[in-house]
Amino acid sequence: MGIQERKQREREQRREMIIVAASKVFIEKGLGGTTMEEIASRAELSKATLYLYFKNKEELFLAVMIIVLDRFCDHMQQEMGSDKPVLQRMVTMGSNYLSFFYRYPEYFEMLNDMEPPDDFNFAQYEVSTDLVKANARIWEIICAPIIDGIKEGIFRSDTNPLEIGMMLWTSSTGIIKLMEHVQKSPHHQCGLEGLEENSAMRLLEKLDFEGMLRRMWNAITDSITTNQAIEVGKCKNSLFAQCFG
Amino acid sequence: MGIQERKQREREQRREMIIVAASKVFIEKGLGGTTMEEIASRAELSKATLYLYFKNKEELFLAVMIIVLDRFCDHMQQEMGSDKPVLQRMVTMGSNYLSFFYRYPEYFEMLNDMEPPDDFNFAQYEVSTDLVKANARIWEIICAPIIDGIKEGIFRSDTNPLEIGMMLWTSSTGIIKLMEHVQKSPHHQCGLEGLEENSAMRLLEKLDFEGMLRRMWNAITDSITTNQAIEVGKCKNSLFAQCFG
Amino acid sequence: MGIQERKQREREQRREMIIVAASKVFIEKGLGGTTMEEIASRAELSKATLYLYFKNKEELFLAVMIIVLDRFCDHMQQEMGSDKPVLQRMVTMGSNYLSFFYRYPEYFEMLNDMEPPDDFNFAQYEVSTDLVKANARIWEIICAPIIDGIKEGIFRSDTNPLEIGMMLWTSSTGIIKLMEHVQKSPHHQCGLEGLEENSAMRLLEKLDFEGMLRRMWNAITDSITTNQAIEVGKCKNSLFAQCFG
Amino acid sequence: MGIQERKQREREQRREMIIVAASKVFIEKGLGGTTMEEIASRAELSKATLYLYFKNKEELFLAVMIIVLDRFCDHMQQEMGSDKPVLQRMVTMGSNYLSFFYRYPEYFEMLNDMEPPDDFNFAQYEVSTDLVKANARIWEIICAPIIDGIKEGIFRSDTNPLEIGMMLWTSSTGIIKLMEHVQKSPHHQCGLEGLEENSAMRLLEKLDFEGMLRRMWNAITDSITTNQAIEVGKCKNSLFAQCFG
DNA sequence: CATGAATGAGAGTTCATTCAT
DNA sequence: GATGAATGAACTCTCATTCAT
Repeated sequence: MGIQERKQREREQRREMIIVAASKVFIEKGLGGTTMEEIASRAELSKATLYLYFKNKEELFLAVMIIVLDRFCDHMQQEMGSDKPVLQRMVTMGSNYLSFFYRYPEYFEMLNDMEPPDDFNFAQYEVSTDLVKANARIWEIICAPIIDGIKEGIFRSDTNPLEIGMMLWTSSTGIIKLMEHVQKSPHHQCGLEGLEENSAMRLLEKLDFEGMLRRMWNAITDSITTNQAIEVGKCKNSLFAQCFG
Repeated sequence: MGIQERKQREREQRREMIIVAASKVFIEKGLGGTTMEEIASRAELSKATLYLYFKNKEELFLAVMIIVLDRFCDHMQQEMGSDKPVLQRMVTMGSNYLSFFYRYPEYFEMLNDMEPPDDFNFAQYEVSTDLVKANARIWEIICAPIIDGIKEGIFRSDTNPLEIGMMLWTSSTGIIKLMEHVQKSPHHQCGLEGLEENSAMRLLEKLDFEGMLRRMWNAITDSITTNQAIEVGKCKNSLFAQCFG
Repeated sequence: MGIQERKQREREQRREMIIVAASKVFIEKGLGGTTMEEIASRAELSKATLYLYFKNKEELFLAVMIIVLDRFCDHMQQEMGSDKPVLQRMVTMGSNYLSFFYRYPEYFEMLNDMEPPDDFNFAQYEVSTDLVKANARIWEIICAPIIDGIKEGIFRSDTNPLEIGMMLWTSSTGIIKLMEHVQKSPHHQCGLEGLEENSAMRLLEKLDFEGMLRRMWNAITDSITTNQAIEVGKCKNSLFAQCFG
Repeated sequence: MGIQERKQREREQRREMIIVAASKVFIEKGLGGTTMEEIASRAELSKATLYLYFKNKEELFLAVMIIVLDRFCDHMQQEMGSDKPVLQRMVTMGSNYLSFFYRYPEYFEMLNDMEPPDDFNFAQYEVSTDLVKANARIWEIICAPIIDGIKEGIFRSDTNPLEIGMMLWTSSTGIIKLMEHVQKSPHHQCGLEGLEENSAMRLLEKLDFEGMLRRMWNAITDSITTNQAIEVGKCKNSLFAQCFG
């Protein structure tokens, strides 16, 4: 311990500060639209300083991706110990997903929207391996309770856990994104009053997104729940009813 | 008829050619990462020519968005006449969605990924109204068969058609996108052999995405189908079984 | 007579129309700031048409200069016949100068402000000779009455007519330009109310520019009038008193 | 004192260097014809560097205007203390004007020729207020000795000092500009030998411009000198006789 | 360690000019 | 003769990156 360690710690803190600042800008402007200048000013540092921590813009971008994935995994693992009942873990997972969105909206968007351009050359960055690992970790976390559910006979034995995991993930993401999309849709900016009161766009704004999420998870979970589990009252349309939020 | 008309037609064709070229680049690189130079070269025109058809890059971007939305709507309306049975229309809709992806992959990606940056100023472009209209049209198309299904007693009367429409849309989109994502995931580029054979990432690649789509639509449709409709054999897990593709 | 002639005449008319349009733009924007596009639109023609009448922008610029000079000379020669008394011709000359400004303000500005850039290559344009000739003609017109005045003993024999001509010209021009300058001075645009009521800028606006012109010409003419001419009442501070305008 | 101050000073020096380089190009090519590239190369800097000091081309243009006006005023105030006799100050003023031209020919031209295009939007630049102030200062300097002369009874009490100031200014400027104009007149470039030996253009080149200036100032000053002042030998045609240069 | 200053490379955009119709 | 369309070249301005301090 001592000076060395403190310095190291400070260095890492500053690194993270930069990442936080960068993630905001990347989300707002996209990778191509983001300037180092803006990241620097958001981090209250000089542009040159960024280069002391990251070799270039792309590496900074990767670092952001990695930290976002790690944060996400950490968050998703809360209260997900395998000692808890499977169905409760399913509910917790849904709840964690939603709370991650509310707590780290930038990271959430980053996670789902921010794909590097097709010609992004991952190979040249060492940190790419971290990225791959973090990516893999997501699926392990999501699939765990489903796999356990199958073992316990709660979910049908022909269930592909990854498929269900993906369904949960993609549909949840889709709904949350659409919710955001509606909020910043162009018709808010165009001052168009031409839309009829009952047009789809108007109705969209009134949807109960959290309710949708619950019903979605219900529908998916139901579709793999064994009859036996239903009989013993473990599931069927009631599972997620009042759980999230 | 004559010269005037031909010229006008040619002009519109050229305009569309530019839009097609632009859409590809926008997808690959994002709005910020796309250069007029690249669009021009892809369209086999000079950069200056682009400006004869579009005031600037943003307006071109908007034009692409609009045409994508229109194409999508046109495609989705195929075989969707209200004279057809509701459940068949549901299947057709799912099938149309998938075939749109296969036929216009760039447009598909555009449709789902391409959001302008938060500070994009729609208000200054006249065409923004077209954009809003095209956006609204999507939802009308998607909701139509659901609304009819409710009227006919096939779907529960407490169903919110828009909500179901969104569920179908978002989950389908999510699955297709994930499918693509897996294909261009960094671990393909990094030459990382560190991943175990049974890791989630590896398994992901083996998923039957089209099957997932069907099951997803099934799950959602089931969740709103009335018991009565089930009894008369109209639905329940068999609807989408062999339909898509 | 005949088609040939009519066509020729029409061609020349169109040429002049272009020149008129061009002169306005050149004055407003300067040579460098003027675009062929703007000239074309002001002349209600297509850009390409301009090139049917002028080889390029520079040649059009020269053509404008030449026509301006010719117009100016024609205007200055009105009522300047050598049969009229010398002093009356002096007065007429001043009057003509002022009326030229009022009648053709664009040409006036062109005449005095519009110098081509230092690297303008006159040599390559045939019409340059016309320009030189028109330039020379100006001085002949201006000097004529002064020379006659010397011959008649009204002006001192040691007078350099060209020098006096230049004095008249430059001082007149200077005053008129300053008058214009005051009218479009930046303080009109800045909305600065910080200027005191009696500041020079404010007072400038109240000057009697035409009176100044008369007094200026008086001062110059007086300075070369012979005592003899004064005695016989031909001049001295009264000459231009009520003449211009 | 120390690093901070030195840096600040260096920064200002560099700023002025740019302004000097810019003024030369602006004069040669006009605002529209000037490119940032050329200014940069003249200042031996990169284009991008210019933008570290000036927001854009227009702001640089304004900065040049302001510094030119300031330099001019400073130069004109030399030896112009109100403790000196009025007539001597008049002579000094003429002399200062001429020496300013000889010493800063670019600035001189800038001062008299360089008007921004009619649509130049001053209002959007903060520095515009400096411009207006510098403009006003000119007139105060020029009018001061005339006003004092009136008070002292040397100049007629009905004299408008601003009018006389303007006459002096515009006529001087006009003569100097014409002198320059003659030097770069097109006939020098065209290799035209068609001009007769005694043509006005040829004679123009032989004029004694400094003598003209003196005689001009004499004429103007005489026209406002009181008889009383003449009697006591204070003026009349001798004032500027051997003074300038 | 941090940064102000500098810049090459390149972005979006404009424009004088040409050419097929 | 007139023009719409096209474009190479050039312009203004930006940005990722470097380097001396």
